[in-house]
Amino acid sequence: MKLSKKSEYGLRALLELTLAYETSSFVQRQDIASRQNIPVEFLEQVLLTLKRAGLLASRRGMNGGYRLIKPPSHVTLGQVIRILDGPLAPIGCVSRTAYQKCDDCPYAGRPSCPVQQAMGAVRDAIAGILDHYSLTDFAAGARNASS
Amino acid sequence: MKLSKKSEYGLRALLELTLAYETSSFVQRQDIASRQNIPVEFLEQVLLTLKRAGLLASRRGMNGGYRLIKPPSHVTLGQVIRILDGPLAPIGCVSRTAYQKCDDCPYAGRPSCPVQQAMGAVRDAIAGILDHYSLTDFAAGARNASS
DNA sequence: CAAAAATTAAGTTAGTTTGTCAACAAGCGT
DNA sequence: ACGCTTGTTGACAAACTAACTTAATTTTTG
Repeated sequence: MKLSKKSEYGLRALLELTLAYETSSFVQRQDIASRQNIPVEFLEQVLLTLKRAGLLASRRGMNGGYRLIKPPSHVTLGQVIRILDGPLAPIGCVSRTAYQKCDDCPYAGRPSCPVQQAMGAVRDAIAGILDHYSLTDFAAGARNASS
Repeated sequence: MKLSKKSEYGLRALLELTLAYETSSFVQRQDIASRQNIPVEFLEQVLLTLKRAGLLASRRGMNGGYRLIKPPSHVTLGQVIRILDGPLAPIGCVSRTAYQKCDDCPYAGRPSCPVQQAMGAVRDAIAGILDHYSLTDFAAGARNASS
């Protein structure tokens, strides 16, 4: 039930990129890294996967960097975490985005599986929050903080 | 955001022990293991930690085994998972049972930290479900299934 | 061209998960 | 008392994952 550093860094990086979204300018890795206290090289991998997933654009050369290319109100924390950490569900057999049959459970597949019932509720709760939590909402707290 | 095998096996084992609770008889490791399809030696470790945590009693020798010593309605899935997997919170800085200050986050400690706000909501949702989900509730599904 | 910056691939380190093994301790039936 | 059954302990190990590092490459721009 833990969020990886990858996801945490990803969210914190997207925070910076969300704040810079209106200016539609590019932010460089080391700027994000130093502002958010993240190892640059590791951050790079994170930004790259977010780019491949279609959330970011990048430009090389001087004045290059990364930029958010989707409106922050349309990107949810759920999407981001799924990209970086995989499914939100605590167990494969209750995942909606990456369902996988349990191999060893004696109740496998049956709708009355106790594990599925309990963990299904947890999955729905987690997804219910994170899939309705946009980057705009996420950045809202940060703006207040700096004022 | 994943449940470990340890916790999954633990819950499935407790399912068996809950079903046997009224008879107040001891159930042996290999019975639990074969019924639930769990490697015996690994299950042992799980049962042992649950015993040390005060949920189970054991008896050696013939007709020995493990037995649940708390009423199933008083044991929650949240307790069990915390014993086997640690805190439910996705990140240390929002845990109630094992709080830990973030070391690198620029908003560390401030109540307006965006990560804390989002993950705090997730933690509350998870704990809200699992801390009110008793072994009795858990076993309810299994009983219907066999009928 | 030369400097700046992203891109890619690969490797490293450390820790966790999942599982195995062997030796030992305690209880039970005869 | 003896032997069988069962729990107890601790060490170990393979496989995997997380978190980072290094270094070489490619692209863009001034």
